[in-house]
Amino acid sequence: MPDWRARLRDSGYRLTPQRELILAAVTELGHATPDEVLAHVQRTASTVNASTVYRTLEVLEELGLVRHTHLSDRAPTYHSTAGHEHFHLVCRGCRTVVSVDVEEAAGFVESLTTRHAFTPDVGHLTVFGMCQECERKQCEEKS
Amino acid sequence: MPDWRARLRDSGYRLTPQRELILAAVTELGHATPDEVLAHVQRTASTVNASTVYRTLEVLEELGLVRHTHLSDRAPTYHSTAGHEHFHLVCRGCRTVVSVDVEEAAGFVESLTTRHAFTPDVGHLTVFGMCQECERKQCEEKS
DNA sequence: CTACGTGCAAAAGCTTTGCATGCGT
DNA sequence: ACGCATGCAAAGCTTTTGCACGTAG
Repeated sequence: MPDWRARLRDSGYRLTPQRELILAAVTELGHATPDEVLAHVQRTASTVNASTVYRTLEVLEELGLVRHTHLSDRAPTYHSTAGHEHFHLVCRGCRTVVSVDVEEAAGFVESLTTRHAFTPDVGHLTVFGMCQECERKQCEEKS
Repeated sequence: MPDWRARLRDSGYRLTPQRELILAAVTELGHATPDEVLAHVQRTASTVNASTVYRTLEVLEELGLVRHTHLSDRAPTYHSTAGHEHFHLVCRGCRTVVSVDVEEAAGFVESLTTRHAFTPDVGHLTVFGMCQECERKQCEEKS
């Protein structure tokens, strides 16, 4: 994380306490909705406003400091880009989220690139499905 | 579509004009948001209500007659399951949507199955990225 | 000092829900 | 005739926007 504060300012943005708090919250929470980020930030700065969270997440994403994906049909979740780039598996049974290194999708990416002249953004990808255990449980229910 | 009307009733649902119109609209429109489905249905049945569209899409999806995916960060889009099962590529530049046969993801699916004990629902998948042309345009802008 | 960022409140977009009426079976 | 499905209206949840004030640079 080669000082993101400098990056912020070099891009013409100001460094505010809110922006620091919100980035810290996203990093700490792992995968969090704007609402969850707000709640976390408000634990130490109760007057921070929801609209600031939305506006700030937008800025941080533009700078590439955070990314969002859709882990449910509801609100999006944000995560820090500090770790390895990854995509997500979400089990429809137990809602468990697994992070997978983008490298595992290399073949898929190449196929889309060569066959459809399309460069996928794997870091934004979320794959819904069923984990083995939930699949087993589901079968049992049918009997 | 080996009479879906029978399937509907066998599942304990009633066959109503609204349900027929809504399924027809989804089929005809290709990929449509609930709002677009409503507008289309209202062209011939102006009193049909938005809540009926939502409730009906839910029923039709439960029966496997339609599916939804998220082609934008906004409203979901529904499509008929009559054609081949497919997933989607969405270009962030021109918003073009390309449908790809699930077969093309076979290797990816197998990898997730064997390495993560996870059965992906490829039919729900949407891959965001950039088509070749938009990528080129983007490069030009930087100069 | 300048103008960007914030808090607040209101609005907007999408979806859900409660209820009385209507209609498929 | 029974009870599910619908229309309507209101509420709910998430996100966006306009505006005046505060504050980083």
